[in-house]
Amino acid sequence: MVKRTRFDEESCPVARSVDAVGDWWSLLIVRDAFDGSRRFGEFQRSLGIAKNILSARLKGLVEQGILEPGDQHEYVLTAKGEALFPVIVALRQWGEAFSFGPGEPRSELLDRRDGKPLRPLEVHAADGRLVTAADTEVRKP
Amino acid sequence: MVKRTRFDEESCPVARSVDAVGDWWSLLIVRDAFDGSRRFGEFQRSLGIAKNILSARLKGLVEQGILEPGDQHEYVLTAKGEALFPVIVALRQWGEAFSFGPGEPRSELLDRRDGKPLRPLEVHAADGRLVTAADTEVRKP
DNA sequence: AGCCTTGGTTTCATGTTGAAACCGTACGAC
DNA sequence: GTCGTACGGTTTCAACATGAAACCAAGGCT
Repeated sequence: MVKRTRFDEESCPVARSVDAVGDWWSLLIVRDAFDGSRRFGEFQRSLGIAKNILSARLKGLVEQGILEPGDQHEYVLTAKGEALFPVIVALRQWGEAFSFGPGEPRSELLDRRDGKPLRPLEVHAADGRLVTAADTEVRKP
Repeated sequence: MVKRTRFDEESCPVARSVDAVGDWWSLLIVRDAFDGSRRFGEFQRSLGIAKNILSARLKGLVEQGILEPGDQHEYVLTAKGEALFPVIVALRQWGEAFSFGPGEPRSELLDRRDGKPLRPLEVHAADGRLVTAADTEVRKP
């Protein structure tokens, strides 16, 4: 019996996250949820996703505690889901930087207060120093 | 003719990023690359991925300019690939926070300088204010 | 030459995806 | 009440992707 490889027993947190939201649709559903979508039909129209797939993904996201059923047929982000905000922002900024031609129209994530784009994410050490990948190492358990 | 839905024409940068690295394996390959893997066999042993799938994924990542061929049969991160660091960190921190039981062994990403974990990512507005998802809005083109 | 390792490609059974059809419930109009 | 209709799904089925294993080619060693 061949199944999709699962990463939910891996000791690497990145792998577990990928296992949770690492398919084509889940992160886009979460993005839409951040953007205000709550109903089945809203997600479906916004994403152009097949209904059976959307149904399965929503079920999965609810099972994982990323979305929870709301008032009537609604899907609302939980705290765990809200905590994906930096992931979405990181993907968005990377996409902006590398996947658009100059002047190509794109959607933007803006600060409500001043209408400006957000500051690019920075990775800092515990002491506040700015670090790059080369300044870090992974220690396996 | 049914094909996998593509997002590479979408106006949302998140969608384009998902199109580029949003499958089960690509981000884990990039994670391994950050962790020092460069050879086919290294990725394969580290990930437990089938060789044909790894081959296809590496080819795709090279085509997208995330990896580039190195000296002999090596795959090295490009600047575009290195720029995925915040994405990996965001996924890692989310996984750490929500996908491990207390005391469950996990790999850690540490600052080389002081051996401590990194500071949790923060999303800031242009003026430096800390913002949450609720403080932002998406403007479509 | 022969043997091993590395880096793949091919083959094929099985899983997953996507499009469309179908079903059940709630609502308003008639 | 019952007809139509919108919504929120589930079922069906063909096409595509994945995974395991077999196979192939190039280089290094003895």
